[in-house]
Amino acid sequence: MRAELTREITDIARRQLATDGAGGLSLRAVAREMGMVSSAIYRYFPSRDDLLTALIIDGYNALGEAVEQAEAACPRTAHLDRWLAAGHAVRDWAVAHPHEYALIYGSPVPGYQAPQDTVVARLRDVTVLGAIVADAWNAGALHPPATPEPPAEVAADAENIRALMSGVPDDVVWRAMASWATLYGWVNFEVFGQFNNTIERRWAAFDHALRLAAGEFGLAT
Amino acid sequence: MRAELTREITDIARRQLATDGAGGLSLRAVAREMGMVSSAIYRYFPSRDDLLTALIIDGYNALGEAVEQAEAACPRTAHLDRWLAAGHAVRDWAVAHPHEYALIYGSPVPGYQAPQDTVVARLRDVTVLGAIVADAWNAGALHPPATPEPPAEVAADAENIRALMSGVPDDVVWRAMASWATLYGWVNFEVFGQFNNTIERRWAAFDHALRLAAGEFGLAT
DNA sequence: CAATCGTCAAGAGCAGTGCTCTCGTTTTTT
DNA sequence: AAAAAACGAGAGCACTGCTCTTGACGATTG
Repeated sequence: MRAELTREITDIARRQLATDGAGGLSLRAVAREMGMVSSAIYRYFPSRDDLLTALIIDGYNALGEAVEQAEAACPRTAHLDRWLAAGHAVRDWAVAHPHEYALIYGSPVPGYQAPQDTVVARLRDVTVLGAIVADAWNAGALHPPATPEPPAEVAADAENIRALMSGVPDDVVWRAMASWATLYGWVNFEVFGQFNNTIERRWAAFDHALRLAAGEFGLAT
Repeated sequence: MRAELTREITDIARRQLATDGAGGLSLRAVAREMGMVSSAIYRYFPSRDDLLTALIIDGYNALGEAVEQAEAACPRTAHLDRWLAAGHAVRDWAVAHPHEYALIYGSPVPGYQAPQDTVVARLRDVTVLGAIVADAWNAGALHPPATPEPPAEVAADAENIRALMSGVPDDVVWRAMASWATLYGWVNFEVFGQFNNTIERRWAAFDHALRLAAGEFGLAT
């Protein structure tokens, strides 16, 4: 009964998020729509930020699941297809849920601190991307340029990232990071309106950018 | 006298922006700090959104000016140096003014529509980047890979972008766009907290990513 | 069976917000 | 000098997140 109500609250909140954005999320409006009084919401979510946290975690999981499913539909050895499928899944989800995407990959909500619970859900999408890079590397399918070499001082940081793509050498790790930035940078541009009046064939342009990004970490197109 | 007061309002607002973020921008708080009554602010800015617009335009100009100055200090033929200087200028400014950066390159403020006045200021930074690519290409300094070729249907969009880098062929235009996405995607990750507990040597990692991005559009490192 | 305890919704209330309107005063323009 | 425009102050409206108290219901325990 309680679980049912909390789910209903998040559903309504998500709908408000889609129409009014993160700033327009109002506990009183949610309560109004549920026929409850505003203070009753606080029985389920101690504060507005806690409701936001729930929405953010849901967002991470929804995006991660979309990416996982799209990538899982590809043959394991078709590395480029897997990369394209995962990338397009990110973009498709972001375009379909721009406000939720803004919540998790846009500017941080002021005064809001993400609790530790979010950390596992947050990595689902990038875990998929890392696995593709690792599989491709271990299959001998990556042939990145040899230069430039990463500077020595970032070796420790590469070690952290390698958790997502075991067995991949440092230079490829950094190239994969750059491709990751290309992917999400492009999606940010599109979702946040930077392409308005400039790029109209959004899908084709993104697809080409994805292929360029694949080539950047050595995945032949 | 009027210009003086409007400048004071934007200054105080910018300071509040730096501490509380865009959502915490309060007209009443600005008025309080100026010793005025809240309604008096409306003599200078008809609404909160108009104040936001002024801050956004200021942000575009501040970022654009920082990039222009950093790039102008490099010899015209040192294309890689110009690229690195401009890229680091973007990152330095973004790290120094995270909330202002979020205002112009982060999630759009809900319900806020950027008026046409912003369009010239908005392009100052990317104009610099485009000029570097164009200069390098016209000097014969770019040697990008031939594949993959951009699909035919995005040719019209490339035409729009070529306004920023005249004389550059389509495939290089799209490679420059991808590098642009890499640059700003990386800065977004860093400023918006995606690198927390992962990448600590921020400057060195970004510098390497910048060099990878330069190589992506054919600028040898 | 009855008393108690914990959970819940309701309502009032506080401090804050953006914004509007009116009312005198001041400054500028005609 | 007279008319007009600009200005600051104040009150007020509808809204927000959040807290506190009150009363009702239902399950658990004596």
